Amino acid sequence: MEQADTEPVDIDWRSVCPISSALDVLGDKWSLLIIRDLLMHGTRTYSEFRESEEGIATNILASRLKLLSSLQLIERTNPDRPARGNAFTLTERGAALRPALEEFGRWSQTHLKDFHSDIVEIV
Amino acid sequence: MEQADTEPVDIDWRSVCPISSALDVLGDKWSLLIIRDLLMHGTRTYSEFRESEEGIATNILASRLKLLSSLQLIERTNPDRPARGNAFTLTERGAALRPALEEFGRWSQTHLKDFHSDIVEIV
DNA sequence: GTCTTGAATTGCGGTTTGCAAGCCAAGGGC
DNA sequence: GCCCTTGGCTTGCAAACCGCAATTCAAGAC
Repeated sequence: MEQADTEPVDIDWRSVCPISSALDVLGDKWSLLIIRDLLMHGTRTYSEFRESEEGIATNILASRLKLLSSLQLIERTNPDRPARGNAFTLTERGAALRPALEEFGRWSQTHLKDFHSDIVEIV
Repeated sequence: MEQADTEPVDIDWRSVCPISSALDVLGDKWSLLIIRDLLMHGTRTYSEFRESEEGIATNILASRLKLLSSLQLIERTNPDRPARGNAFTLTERGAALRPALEEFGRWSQTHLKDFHSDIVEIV
């Protein structure tokens, strides 16, 4: 019997600080965008992620989906069925990132306009 | 006459989304730790950053300080004096990241304990 | 069985990171 | 003045990671 994607997780925590630990896990250019897509759209399949505006490469997408699954931030809607057509959902743990992402978005809108005038209003 | 550190900034914005734009700029493992150190300690010199718990490499530290300066999130306390002994401070723009970092920290404390039990209470 | 199509994996060049070493300039002691 | 220290940075190089294109894999549809 197979444990469906959720292998142990092995991360080198740089320190005991919560902010540093969050960055150990989500400190890259793509992970939080996957979370964003799920927060906005509810569920998304592999190809929907692939098609989203920023253009993530498929190898990175696959590896991030694996990481986020192993951290239990996302999960497959239908864990014991084939991958094809099987979407991902946020877990409660993943959904709990909403306030942090919203703060980021707010900050961006008010403080990044000077450098990137096209920046848009809502998420 | 020299413009003191603040060169134009040239970033490839992946999209018009504020969250994606925030990550274009701060989406790595180190930038936000520099902001964290400044939020906690007020001002910090190059060597104080270098000595902080996570152990940032000096080349990365220098390049991040340059980036954050050019984005006007940080600045030298004494812009037209030599670098030696010259600390950095958060600008208003940089300090505005506080709520986002706090949300991150909160999330980490409640949701990363399972994977990293040593994680600490406050920042 | 063959075709199609969504979900990956592989290969490879280019960029970024991590680490150690070294360089440079401003004071301080003499 | 001159040397020595010390904080701030640059350089070089190996390893890891990213971006892109091509390929494989497997599950339905037919």
